[in-house]
Amino acid sequence: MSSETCAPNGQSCRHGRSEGGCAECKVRLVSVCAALTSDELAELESLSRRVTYNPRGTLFAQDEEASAVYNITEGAVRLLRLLPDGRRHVMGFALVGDFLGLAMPERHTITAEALSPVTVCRFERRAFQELVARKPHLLQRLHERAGYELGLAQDQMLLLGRRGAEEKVASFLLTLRGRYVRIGLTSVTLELPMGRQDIADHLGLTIETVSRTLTRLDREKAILIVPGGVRLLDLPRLERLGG
Amino acid sequence: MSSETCAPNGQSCRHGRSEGGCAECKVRLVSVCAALTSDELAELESLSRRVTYNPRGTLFAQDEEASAVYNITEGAVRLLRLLPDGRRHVMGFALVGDFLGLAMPERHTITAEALSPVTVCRFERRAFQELVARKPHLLQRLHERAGYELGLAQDQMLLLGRRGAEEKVASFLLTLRGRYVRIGLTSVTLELPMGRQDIADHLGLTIETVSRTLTRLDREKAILIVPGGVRLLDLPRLERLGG
DNA sequence: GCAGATCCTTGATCCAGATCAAGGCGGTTC
DNA sequence: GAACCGCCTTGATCTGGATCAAGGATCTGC
Repeated sequence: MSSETCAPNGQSCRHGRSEGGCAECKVRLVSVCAALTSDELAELESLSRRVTYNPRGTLFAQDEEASAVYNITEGAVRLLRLLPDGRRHVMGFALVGDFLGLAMPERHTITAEALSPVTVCRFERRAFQELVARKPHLLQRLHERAGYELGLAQDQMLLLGRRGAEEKVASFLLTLRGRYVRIGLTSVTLELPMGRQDIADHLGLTIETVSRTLTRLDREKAILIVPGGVRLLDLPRLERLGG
Repeated sequence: MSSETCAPNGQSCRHGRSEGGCAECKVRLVSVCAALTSDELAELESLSRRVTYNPRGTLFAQDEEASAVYNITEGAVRLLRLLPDGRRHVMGFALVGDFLGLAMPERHTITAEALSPVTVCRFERRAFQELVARKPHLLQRLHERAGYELGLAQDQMLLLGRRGAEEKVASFLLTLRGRYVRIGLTSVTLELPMGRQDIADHLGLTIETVSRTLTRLDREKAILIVPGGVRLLDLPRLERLGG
């Protein structure tokens, strides 16, 4: 499943970090690492290891012992939870700059799977925890971030519990757009690295309803469906639906 | 709305703490305070202030500036979020021992309302933050707790997105029972301090569906509806439904 | 004890979204 | 280029829970 490769392009592999390192890391300013001074960054870097995954690769699985935390530097990941009976729910999607393992539990509560070629900064959990224990402001930053995630989870609960299919889809598109903008990706078309089934499982809908809703929004010129994503044509309309 | 009274029983009111203080606090061991040494507890105590609220009183409201954090020592609280159009979603219920304001955001993201007579330990946010900044292991404890809450939020998302009415209600009853057990309240009857509408708004159902589902479970002898709560008669059956 | 309010239950009907059932459309393989 | 596969779309039908509409049960104040 998980394809842990080091130096995939045949580059040298001192800790898998052949490029500029943390200081030049393009997600540095949008990620947890922004809490650190350059000294600390160097220390963090020595703990980290660049790892890549192929599409469909598993970063980690639910109930598995949590041996590491991750910072995504490239690609997109889906985060899901399984019910004993096989139903699945996609808790969310992690993009460039997102940090996985915030809460640092003993065992993972979710499964993380690559949707595209993914590159991460991987930190051994023990070493990372030990660093955090010594750097209260890093912990502070993690905690703030956890609070933010809790707020997002609340938004998502409200969405799941109290809204119709069209509202859900519109809100999903806008939220994703917002996240891309935050990390500086403001392309005309909104990339959808996940499939329709993933969107359905994220919104508590079926794949057919997601497909139909997107088709309708397209027919009504609120969006334009393009290969690999959608173009958002009528933002005000979408905001009216999903806001 | 909020009825902030001090020494409601005519007792003396040094910081509203006329009883034994933190050391004898009955929620001490199940709350965040369990992270503290007795010295620290004393320091915490000097920051705290006992406050009571009448049923329907507001502890704090969504979007309001967050001026304090709270530890519930008596009663039950509903936590809700409003949509601009007036729909509401009950994010959860806080019971004895629960801590409100974990993430310590600038502004509250939810509204907290007393369901019964409520007593809390109230800490000024500034002072509490300053204490946390000096006590990394308290922050550590808060962060662990936030991680736990995040896990609960995920459970709730799964519930909202992927389950039918009967599953939702059964799961709600079992979860609540689990929480009562954890804080040492193992009465035969499960108290339901919240109304049917609150349960509905928590589970993404209507009040009619909640009422009908409870009635059906009662008719089928899985539960017994009693004033102020329910008795869980057939736990295995409920677990099969809600598990 | 009665008027009113609040909360809960029950029944009848409706509808959004699920389910069932075919295709369609681009890749990939050989 | 034919066969296959993994996705996505579209149509027809069904259904669980929403909505609409009455009551009933408690409690509160007077």
